[in-house]
Amino acid sequence: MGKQPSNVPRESPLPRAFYLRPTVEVARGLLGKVLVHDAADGLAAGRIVEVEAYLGEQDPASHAYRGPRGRAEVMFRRGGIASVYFTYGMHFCMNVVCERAGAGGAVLLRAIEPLAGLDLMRRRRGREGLRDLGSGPGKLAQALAIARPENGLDLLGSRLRVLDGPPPAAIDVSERIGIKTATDWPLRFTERGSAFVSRRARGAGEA
DNA sequence: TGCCTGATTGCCT
DNA sequence: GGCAATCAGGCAA
Repeated sequence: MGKQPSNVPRESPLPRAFYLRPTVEVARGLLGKVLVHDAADGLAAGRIVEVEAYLGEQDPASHAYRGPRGRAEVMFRRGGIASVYFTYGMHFCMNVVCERAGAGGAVLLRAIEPLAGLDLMRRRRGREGLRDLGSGPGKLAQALAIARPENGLDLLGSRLRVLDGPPPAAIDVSERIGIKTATDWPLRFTERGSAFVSRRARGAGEA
């Protein structure tokens, strides 16, 4: 395990009950929280500034739409674990599984503000700029070394955890990015004014 | 079995 | 703004 940087609070992770709520509530609640991964090559952490909610079997944009099969199986487990999938042949993305077992709700982590382990993240990313470390779902997964082995990991564990943190002063709501169905569902949440979000809302909805 | 597309990123013009 | 990289899953044949 990596050494503990002094600026990561040694708090206990958010309780299970935080995740056993409606997915949209968990999504909004995750903004400002701190994701920590204590990996073999060191510890890194970032403050969550952008998320998207995916609503399970009734959401055509969700991998869970076709039921608990294949890569979506983990999304149907009890909330409070990570669901990691591989896409575009080269990127990993991380979901936070929500609600009770069988619900299939999940929150895609889309951007973090780097907090700890900055040099480690730079090495993993091959990029220097702070903004390039976590401003996108594939980027943050790479910066935090989240990949296949982390699929299904408990977020209340020692390797991977989510700590409390100051919520944003204001939250913007917009349409989800990179999908082709249910594109008008307002399920993307970003910290207003953050320089670390992946991109601006497409024209619409600063609400 | 084979083809196509994707909850993306980075490099190119 | 366009497009390639690269592979797992979905669906047609």
